[in-house]
Amino acid sequence: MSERDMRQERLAQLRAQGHDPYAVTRFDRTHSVAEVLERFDELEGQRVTVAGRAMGRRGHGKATFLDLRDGSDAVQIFASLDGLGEEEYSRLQLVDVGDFLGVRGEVFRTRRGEMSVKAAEVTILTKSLRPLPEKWHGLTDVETRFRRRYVDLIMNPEVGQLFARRSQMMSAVREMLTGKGFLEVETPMMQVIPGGAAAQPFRTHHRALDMELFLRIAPELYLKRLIVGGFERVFEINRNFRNEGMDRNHNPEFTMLELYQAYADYEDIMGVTEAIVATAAEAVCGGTRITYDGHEIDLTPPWRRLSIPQALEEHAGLDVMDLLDDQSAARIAEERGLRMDGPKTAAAVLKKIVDETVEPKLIEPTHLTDHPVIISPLAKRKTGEPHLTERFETFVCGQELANAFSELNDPLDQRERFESQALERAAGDDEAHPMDEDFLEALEFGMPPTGGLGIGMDRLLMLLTDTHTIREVILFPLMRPEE
RNA sequence: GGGUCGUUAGCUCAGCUGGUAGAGCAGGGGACUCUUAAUCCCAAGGUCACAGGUUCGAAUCCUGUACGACCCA
Repeated sequence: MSERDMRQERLAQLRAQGHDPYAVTRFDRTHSVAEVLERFDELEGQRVTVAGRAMGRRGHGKATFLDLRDGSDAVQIFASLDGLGEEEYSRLQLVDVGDFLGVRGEVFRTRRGEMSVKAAEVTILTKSLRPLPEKWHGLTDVETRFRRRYVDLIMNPEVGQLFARRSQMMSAVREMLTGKGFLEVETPMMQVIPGGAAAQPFRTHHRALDMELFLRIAPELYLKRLIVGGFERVFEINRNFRNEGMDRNHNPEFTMLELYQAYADYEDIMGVTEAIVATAAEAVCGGTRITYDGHEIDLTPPWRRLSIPQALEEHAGLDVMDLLDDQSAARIAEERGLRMDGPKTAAAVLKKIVDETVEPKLIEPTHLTDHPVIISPLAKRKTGEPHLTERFETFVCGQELANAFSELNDPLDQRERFESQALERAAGDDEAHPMDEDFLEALEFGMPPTGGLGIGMDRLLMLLTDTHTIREVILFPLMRPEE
């Protein structure tokens, strides 16, 4: 007979006695467990009513100790034949570890000094039919932890704390941004033309319209339409979906903050970025000094800046001008023996070289600025250097944290950029940005000078919690089905 | 996508060069009214991920598949 069968039998017995644990609809508590422990001196000798999950059980014949845990903390319950009476004490024998209990009783301290509740009444609020993992080692198997996150949360309190910190981070950032006059908005997750980033989309189909739709890879183009519409400061925190490989930095759905501020440029946005990250760090770590992967990092603004041309020269010994046309870039890729999956376009080679030679060096928080136009189809050109853009990406510990630019608002230039992206696509780059006539039309109505920003919130949380797998900071990361 | 490693009881893990499948915890029976990894006694628990192959004999060796982890691209 399996343990589940045993538990079901005890359930049947409870029901037969008129105590169906699944029939309980509500239970009034007088105190949380944490309150009982915190205010113990004051409550000692008084009656309290607490509720929670039985996490441990130590039977001693006519007395039984239980560990009762609620959302705040855990407290020991002392249940004895004397305290409960024969009928109720015998019913206590039908309690399994994992059951939810409501306990009324007197706050006291055991001989060993443990703060406890002496049960006068125990109500089984819910029966658990499945055994919990073992009490010493708990649940450690990574696969099971993600597949059954609820068990992970029961057995590993630090996991719950991590997600509580995630929530605090989100709230703090929202509060800070709304405090600065930003309006939180929601834009389409299902898009006809998936734009705003370089990534492959998920496809879906609308039946009534018999139309192909895409899950968004970014909200960017819709948020800019809102700037056209007259909102001056908007942001959105929501899911993006990218149909690409999964590894410790990539989950197919992830949470992105995007923000747009009219009449601001990328330098203003650097300040906003630093403020957001500092606010998040304050909320999660209580300060701006953090440790990640053994590195002591100071996130206190302002952060270092490094331009791409300068970085290429320092770290790769290359002149950015030699990486702007396809022929020259292909030659350099050849010389360096770069292994490229797709076509060796200038854009692809440039990204690859920056990715491999520059980014890993950026440990201290650094704004990498002035990206070439060929890899920045939505960013405004830099005054006096039209081959570069007013753009920055922020790196900490070699990880990209933010991507921002002065938004391109010239509808004619934007059209040309889309057209050259179409050439990239024709050359085999299926992540090149698609043409979006509707967006171009919006720009033709006039978008004021605007600075925009994207921050991957999962990655930010990873940085702030010294976590090295994105799956650890997403409650239900995508898993292949088991069978 | 490539490489390496893993998958044995509900959980955490042993299992040697191939010879009847092991422990702790959980669960079952018993003792026990202050324990907290409670303790003590007894009994039970398995499609060794899956499918093939080699062999007198496979958890163990080989091949494939599934899922996962790590490294690389």
